[in-house]
Amino acid sequence: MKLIDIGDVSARTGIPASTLRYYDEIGLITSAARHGLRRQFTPDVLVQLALVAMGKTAGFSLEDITRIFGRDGSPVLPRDELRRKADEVDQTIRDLTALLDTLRHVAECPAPSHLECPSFQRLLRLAGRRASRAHVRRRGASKPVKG
Amino acid sequence: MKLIDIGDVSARTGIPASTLRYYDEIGLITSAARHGLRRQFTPDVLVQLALVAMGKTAGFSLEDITRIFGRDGSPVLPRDELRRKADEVDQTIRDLTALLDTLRHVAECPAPSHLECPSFQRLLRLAGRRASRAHVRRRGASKPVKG
DNA sequence: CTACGAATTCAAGTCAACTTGAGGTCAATC
DNA sequence: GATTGACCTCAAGTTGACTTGAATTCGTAG
Repeated sequence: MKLIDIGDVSARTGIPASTLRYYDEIGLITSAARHGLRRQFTPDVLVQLALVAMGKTAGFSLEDITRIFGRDGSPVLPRDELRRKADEVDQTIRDLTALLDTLRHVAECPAPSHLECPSFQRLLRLAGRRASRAHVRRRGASKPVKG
Repeated sequence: MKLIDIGDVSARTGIPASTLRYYDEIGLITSAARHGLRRQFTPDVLVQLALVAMGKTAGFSLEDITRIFGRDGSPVLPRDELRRKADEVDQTIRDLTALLDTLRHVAECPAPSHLECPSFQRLLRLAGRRASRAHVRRRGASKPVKG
Protein backbone atom coordinates (compact mmCIF):
# COMPACT_ATOMS: atom_id res chain seq x y z
CA MET A 1 0.00 0.00 0.00
CA LYS A 2 1.61 3.25 -1.08
CA LEU A 3 1.43 6.14 1.31
CA ILE A 4 1.26 9.82 0.59
CA ASP A 5 3.36 12.39 2.35
CA ILE A 6 1.54 15.24 4.04
CA GLY A 7 3.23 17.69 1.71
CA ASP A 8 1.84 15.86 -1.30
CA VAL A 9 -1.64 15.75 0.16
CA SER A 10 -1.36 19.46 0.72
CA ALA A 11 -0.13 20.02 -2.82
CA ARG A 12 -2.86 17.89 -4.38
CA THR A 13 -5.75 19.33 -2.40
CA GLY A 14 -4.59 22.88 -1.86
CA ILE A 15 -5.17 22.45 1.86
CA PRO A 16 -2.31 23.81 3.97
CA ALA A 17 -0.29 21.26 5.92
CA SER A 18 -1.12 23.10 9.12
CA THR A 19 -4.79 22.45 8.44
CA LEU A 20 -4.15 18.79 7.75
CA ARG A 21 -2.30 18.49 11.05
CA TYR A 22 -5.19 20.21 12.76
CA TYR A 23 -7.68 17.82 11.14
CA ASP A 24 -5.55 14.93 12.25
CA GLU A 25 -5.44 16.30 15.76
CA ILE A 26 -9.22 16.55 16.06
CA GLY A 27 -9.69 13.13 14.50
CA LEU A 28 -11.31 14.28 11.29
CA ILE A 29 -8.71 12.43 9.25
CA THR A 30 -6.21 9.80 10.29
CA SER A 31 -2.56 9.55 9.41
CA ALA A 32 -1.54 6.00 8.61
CA ALA A 33 2.11 6.15 9.53
CA ARG A 34 5.16 8.29 10.03
CA HIS A 35 8.24 8.58 7.92
CA GLY A 36 10.55 9.93 10.56
CA LEU A 37 8.38 12.59 12.04
CA ARG A 38 6.41 13.13 8.86
CA ARG A 39 2.80 12.11 8.70
CA GLN A 40 1.85 9.82 5.88
CA PHE A 41 -1.63 9.08 4.67
CA THR A 42 -3.32 6.37 2.66
CA PRO A 43 -4.87 7.56 -0.61
CA ASP A 44 -8.23 7.35 1.17
CA VAL A 45 -7.49 10.65 2.76
CA LEU A 46 -8.22 12.40 -0.51
CA VAL A 47 -11.70 10.94 -0.46
CA GLN A 48 -12.17 11.91 3.16
CA LEU A 49 -11.10 15.44 2.40
CA ALA A 50 -13.57 15.60 -0.46
CA LEU A 51 -16.29 14.61 1.97
CA VAL A 52 -15.10 17.22 4.43
CA ALA A 53 -15.27 19.88 1.75
CA MET A 54 -18.82 18.89 0.91
CA GLY A 55 -19.81 18.91 4.54
CA LYS A 56 -18.37 22.35 5.05
CA THR A 57 -20.23 23.64 2.04
CA ALA A 58 -23.40 22.39 3.68
CA GLY A 59 -22.52 24.35 6.79
CA PHE A 60 -21.81 21.40 9.03
CA SER A 61 -19.28 21.81 11.80
CA LEU A 62 -16.15 19.69 11.70
CA GLU A 63 -17.53 17.77 14.64
CA ASP A 64 -20.72 17.00 12.73
CA ILE A 65 -18.70 15.94 9.73
CA THR A 66 -16.62 13.63 11.86
CA ARG A 67 -19.75 11.90 13.03
CA ILE A 68 -21.41 11.79 9.63
CA PHE A 69 -18.49 10.15 7.86
CA GLY A 70 -16.54 8.40 10.62
CA ARG A 71 -12.77 8.14 10.31
CA ASP A 72 -12.93 5.06 8.09
CA GLY A 73 -15.90 5.96 5.92
CA SER A 74 -18.50 4.37 8.13
CA PRO A 75 -20.66 6.85 9.96
CA VAL A 76 -20.94 7.05 13.72
CA LEU A 77 -24.45 8.41 13.62
CA PRO A 78 -27.46 6.09 13.47
CA ARG A 79 -29.36 5.92 10.20
CA ASP A 80 -32.27 8.08 11.24
CA GLU A 81 -29.89 10.83 12.37
CA LEU A 82 -28.26 10.63 8.97
CA ARG A 83 -31.62 10.91 7.30
CA ARG A 84 -32.30 14.00 9.37
CA LYS A 85 -28.99 15.47 8.24
CA ALA A 86 -29.91 14.65 4.66
CA ASP A 87 -33.22 16.45 5.11
CA GLU A 88 -31.36 19.45 6.45
CA VAL A 89 -29.25 19.53 3.34
CA ASP A 90 -32.34 19.11 1.21
CA GLN A 91 -33.86 22.15 2.87
CA THR A 92 -30.66 24.12 2.50
CA ILE A 93 -30.76 23.41 -1.22
CA ARG A 94 -34.29 24.77 -1.42
CA ASP A 95 -33.28 27.89 0.48
CA LEU A 96 -30.32 28.45 -1.78
CA THR A 97 -32.49 28.02 -4.83
CA ALA A 98 -34.70 30.82 -3.54
CA LEU A 99 -31.60 32.90 -2.91
CA LEU A 100 -30.32 32.19 -6.39
CA ASP A 101 -33.57 33.41 -7.94
CA THR A 102 -33.47 36.51 -5.80
CA LEU A 103 -29.86 37.24 -6.60
CA ARG A 104 -30.35 36.78 -10.32
CA HIS A 105 -33.32 39.07 -10.11
CA VAL A 106 -31.39 41.71 -8.20
CA ALA A 107 -28.59 41.49 -10.73
CA GLU A 108 -30.87 42.07 -13.71
CA CYS A 109 -33.83 44.14 -12.56
CA PRO A 110 -33.35 47.83 -13.31
CA ALA A 111 -35.72 49.06 -10.59
CA PRO A 112 -34.08 51.60 -8.29
CA SER A 113 -35.15 49.88 -5.08
CA HIS A 114 -36.03 46.23 -5.21
CA LEU A 115 -38.23 46.47 -2.18
CA GLU A 116 -40.79 48.09 -4.48
CA CYS A 117 -40.56 45.62 -7.34
CA PRO A 118 -43.48 43.16 -7.24
CA SER A 119 -41.49 40.26 -8.63
CA PHE A 120 -38.86 40.80 -5.96
CA GLN A 121 -41.55 40.93 -3.31
CA ARG A 122 -42.86 37.59 -4.42
CA LEU A 123 -39.43 36.02 -4.13
CA LEU A 124 -39.05 37.46 -0.69
CA ARG A 125 -42.32 36.11 0.54
CA LEU A 126 -41.14 32.67 -0.44
CA ALA A 127 -37.78 33.22 1.16
CA GLY A 128 -39.20 34.79 4.28
CA ARG A 129 -41.27 31.78 5.15
CA ARG A 130 -38.18 29.65 5.13
CA ALA A 131 -36.01 32.15 6.91
CA SER A 132 -38.28 32.48 9.90
CA ARG A 133 -37.74 28.89 10.91
CA ALA A 134 -34.08 28.87 9.99
CA HIS A 135 -32.19 30.97 12.46
CA VAL A 136 -28.86 29.24 12.52
CA ARG A 137 -25.50 30.34 13.80
CA ARG A 138 -23.00 30.22 11.05
CA ARG A 139 -19.62 31.79 11.23
CA GLY A 140 -18.15 33.84 8.41
CA ALA A 141 -17.17 32.34 5.11
CA SER A 142 -14.79 34.13 2.85
CA LYS A 143 -12.42 33.89 -0.04
CA PRO A 144 -10.69 30.65 -1.08
CA VAL A 145 -7.59 31.57 0.95
CA LYS A 146 -6.04 34.96 1.07
CA GLY A 147 -3.25 34.51 -1.46
CA MET B 1 -45.85 54.23 9.12
CA LYS B 2 -46.00 51.86 12.05
CA LEU B 3 -42.74 50.89 13.66
CA ILE B 4 -41.74 47.67 15.34
CA ASP B 5 -39.97 47.52 18.64
CA ILE B 6 -36.71 45.58 18.75
CA GLY B 7 -38.27 43.16 21.21
CA ASP B 8 -41.04 42.36 18.75
CA VAL B 9 -38.60 41.88 15.89
CA SER B 10 -36.72 39.49 18.12
CA ALA B 11 -39.89 37.66 19.08
CA ARG B 12 -41.09 37.34 15.49
CA THR B 13 -37.80 36.22 14.01
CA GLY B 14 -36.29 34.32 16.89
CA ILE B 15 -33.13 36.39 16.56
CA PRO B 16 -31.81 37.62 19.92
CA ALA B 17 -31.96 41.36 20.54
CA SER B 18 -28.22 41.37 21.10
CA THR B 19 -27.75 40.08 17.58
CA LEU B 20 -30.09 42.69 16.16
CA ARG B 21 -28.11 45.39 17.93
CA TYR B 22 -24.94 43.91 16.54
CA TYR B 23 -26.39 43.86 13.02
CA ASP B 24 -27.44 47.46 13.46
CA GLU B 25 -23.97 48.36 14.64
CA ILE B 26 -22.27 46.88 11.59
CA GLY B 27 -24.82 48.41 9.24
CA LEU B 28 -26.44 45.20 8.13
CA ILE B 29 -29.85 46.49 9.15
CA THR B 30 -30.98 50.00 10.02
CA SER B 31 -33.11 51.14 12.91
CA ALA B 32 -35.63 53.76 11.84
CA ALA B 33 -36.11 55.56 15.13
CA ARG B 34 -35.87 55.41 18.89
CA HIS B 35 -38.60 55.25 21.44
CA GLY B 36 -36.65 56.60 24.36
CA LEU B 37 -33.54 54.51 24.03
CA ARG B 38 -35.27 51.64 22.32
CA ARG B 39 -34.55 50.89 18.71
CA GLN B 40 -37.54 50.75 16.42
CA PHE B 41 -37.61 49.30 12.95
CA THR B 42 -39.82 49.58 9.91
CA PRO B 43 -41.51 46.34 8.84
CA ASP B 44 -38.91 46.17 6.06
CA VAL B 45 -36.46 44.85 8.58
CA LEU B 46 -38.21 41.49 8.51
CA VAL B 47 -37.52 41.28 4.80
CA GLN B 48 -33.93 42.32 5.31
CA LEU B 49 -33.48 39.66 7.93
CA ALA B 50 -34.93 37.06 5.61
CA LEU B 51 -32.32 38.05 3.05
CA VAL B 52 -29.63 37.87 5.68
CA ALA B 53 -30.71 34.37 6.61
CA MET B 54 -30.55 33.29 2.98
CA GLY B 55 -27.15 34.85 2.56
CA LYS B 56 -25.82 33.08 5.62
CA THR B 57 -27.18 29.80 4.36
CA ALA B 58 -25.19 30.38 1.21
CA GLY B 59 -22.08 30.88 3.31
CA PHE B 60 -21.62 34.57 2.63
CA SER B 61 -20.05 36.73 5.30
CA LEU B 62 -22.12 39.49 6.86
CA GLU B 63 -19.95 41.95 5.02
CA ASP B 64 -20.73 40.29 1.70
CA ILE B 65 -24.40 40.26 2.53
CA THR B 66 -24.31 43.95 3.34
CA ARG B 67 -22.92 44.66 -0.07
CA ILE B 68 -25.21 42.29 -1.92
CA PHE B 69 -28.41 43.70 -0.47
CA GLY B 70 -27.49 47.25 0.56
CA ARG B 71 -29.25 48.78 3.55
CA ASP B 72 -32.31 49.79 1.56
CA GLY B 73 -32.68 46.78 -0.70
CA SER B 74 -30.55 48.15 -3.50
CA PRO B 75 -27.22 46.44 -3.84
CA VAL B 76 -23.90 48.20 -3.59
CA LEU B 77 -22.15 45.75 -5.86
CA PRO B 78 -22.13 46.23 -9.61
CA ARG B 79 -24.26 43.88 -11.68
CA ASP B 80 -21.47 41.67 -12.87
CA GLU B 81 -20.26 41.15 -9.32
CA LEU B 82 -23.77 40.13 -8.43
CA ARG B 83 -23.85 37.70 -11.31
CA ARG B 84 -20.63 36.23 -10.03
CA LYS B 85 -22.15 35.81 -6.60
CA ALA B 86 -25.17 34.16 -8.19
CA ASP B 87 -22.88 31.75 -9.97
CA GLU B 88 -21.20 30.95 -6.68
CA VAL B 89 -24.56 30.08 -5.21
CA ASP B 90 -25.38 28.04 -8.25
CA GLN B 91 -22.22 26.04 -7.75
CA THR B 92 -22.91 25.62 -4.06
CA ILE B 93 -26.28 24.16 -4.94
CA ARG B 94 -24.63 21.63 -7.22
CA ASP B 95 -22.15 20.69 -4.51
CA LEU B 96 -24.90 20.25 -1.99
CA THR B 97 -26.85 18.10 -4.38
CA ALA B 98 -23.85 15.79 -4.61
CA LEU B 99 -23.61 15.78 -0.83
CA LEU B 100 -27.29 15.00 -0.53
CA ASP B 101 -26.94 11.98 -2.79
CA THR B 102 -23.95 10.82 -0.82
CA LEU B 103 -25.65 11.30 2.52
CA ARG B 104 -28.78 9.50 1.44
CA HIS B 105 -26.62 6.68 0.19
CA VAL B 106 -24.67 6.48 3.44
CA ALA B 107 -27.91 6.48 5.37
CA GLU B 108 -29.38 3.55 3.42
CA CYS B 109 -26.51 1.42 2.18
CA PRO B 110 -25.86 -1.55 4.44
CA ALA B 111 -22.22 -1.98 3.44
CA PRO B 112 -19.85 -2.02 6.42
CA SER B 113 -17.44 0.50 4.97
CA HIS B 114 -18.67 2.80 2.26
CA LEU B 115 -15.22 3.25 0.87
CA GLU B 116 -15.64 -0.19 -0.69
CA CYS B 117 -19.11 0.27 -2.11
CA PRO B 118 -18.96 0.95 -5.88
CA SER B 119 -22.00 3.18 -5.89
CA PHE B 120 -20.47 5.26 -3.13
CA GLN B 121 -17.22 5.46 -5.06
CA ARG B 122 -19.04 6.81 -8.04
CA LEU B 123 -20.66 9.53 -5.95
CA LEU B 124 -17.33 10.44 -4.52
CA ARG B 125 -15.66 10.74 -7.87
CA LEU B 126 -18.31 13.27 -8.81
CA ALA B 127 -17.93 15.08 -5.53
CA GLY B 128 -14.17 14.94 -5.50
CA ARG B 129 -13.83 16.85 -8.71
CA ARG B 130 -15.75 19.74 -7.18
CA ALA B 131 -14.04 19.54 -3.86
CA SER B 132 -10.58 19.95 -5.26
CA ARG B 133 -11.33 23.43 -6.56
CA ALA B 134 -13.45 24.39 -3.58
CA HIS B 135 -11.17 24.83 -0.64
CA VAL B 136 -13.03 27.52 1.26
CA ARG B 137 -12.73 28.72 4.79
CA ARG B 138 -16.03 28.43 6.49
CA ARG B 139 -16.52 28.69 10.20
CA GLY B 140 -18.61 26.30 12.17
CA ALA B 141 -22.34 26.05 11.97
CA SER B 142 -24.31 24.43 14.70
CA LYS B 143 -27.66 24.03 16.35
CA PRO B 144 -30.46 26.65 16.05
CA VAL B 145 -29.42 28.26 19.37
CA LYS B 146 -28.56 26.36 22.43
CA GLY B 147 -31.82 26.75 24.33
C1' DC C 1 29.37 14.19 8.79
C1' DT C 2 27.52 18.51 8.27
C1' DA C 3 24.15 21.14 6.19
C1' DC C 4 19.61 21.70 4.42
C1' DG C 5 14.91 21.62 4.04
C1' DA C 6 10.73 20.03 5.13
C1' DA C 7 8.03 18.45 8.77
C1' DT C 8 7.36 18.31 13.81
C1' DT C 9 5.32 19.99 18.56
C1' DC C 10 3.25 23.29 21.49
C1' DA C 11 1.60 27.62 22.85
C1' DA C 12 -0.29 31.58 21.49
C1' DG C 13 -2.55 34.54 18.18
C1' DT C 14 -6.37 35.75 14.77
C1' DC C 15 -10.87 36.41 12.85
C1' DA C 16 -15.88 36.54 12.31
C1' DA C 17 -19.88 36.49 14.63
C1' DC C 18 -21.81 36.76 18.43
C1' DT C 19 -22.82 36.70 23.78
C1' DT C 20 -22.33 38.31 28.42
C1' DG C 21 -22.10 41.45 32.20
C1' DA C 22 -21.93 45.70 34.65
C1' DG C 23 -23.93 49.81 35.23
C1' DG C 24 -27.22 53.26 33.29
C1' DT C 25 -31.78 55.13 31.12
C1' DC C 26 -36.22 55.60 30.07
C1' DA C 27 -41.83 55.05 29.58
C1' DA C 28 -45.26 53.26 31.64
C1' DT C 29 -47.55 51.55 35.64
C1' DC C 30 -48.86 51.54 40.61
C1' DG D 1 -43.03 60.02 42.29
C1' DA D 2 -41.00 55.65 43.13
C1' DT D 3 -40.67 51.11 40.97
C1' DT D 4 -40.44 48.02 37.32
C1' DG D 5 -38.76 45.93 33.26
C1' DA D 6 -37.26 46.19 28.84
C1' DC D 7 -33.92 48.36 26.59
C1' DC D 8 -29.44 50.89 26.36
C1' DT D 9 -23.89 51.29 25.91
C1' DC D 10 -19.38 49.65 26.14
C1' DA D 11 -15.84 46.49 27.11
C1' DA D 12 -14.62 42.04 27.45
C1' DG D 13 -15.32 37.14 26.79
C1' DT D 14 -16.45 32.91 23.84
C1' DT D 15 -16.37 29.59 20.06
C1' DG D 16 -14.86 27.21 15.93
C1' DA D 17 -11.54 26.88 12.72
C1' DC D 18 -7.45 27.76 11.70
C1' DT D 19 -2.60 30.21 11.40
C1' DT D 20 1.79 31.63 13.11
C1' DG D 21 6.20 31.36 15.35
C1' DA D 22 9.87 29.50 17.95
C1' DA D 23 12.52 25.80 18.98
C1' DT D 24 13.36 20.89 17.46
C1' DT D 25 13.95 16.50 14.76
C1' DC D 26 14.60 13.94 11.00
C1' DG D 27 16.15 11.94 6.19
C1' DT D 28 18.74 12.88 2.37
C1' DA D 29 22.13 15.30 -0.67
C1' DG D 30 26.75 16.89 -0.89
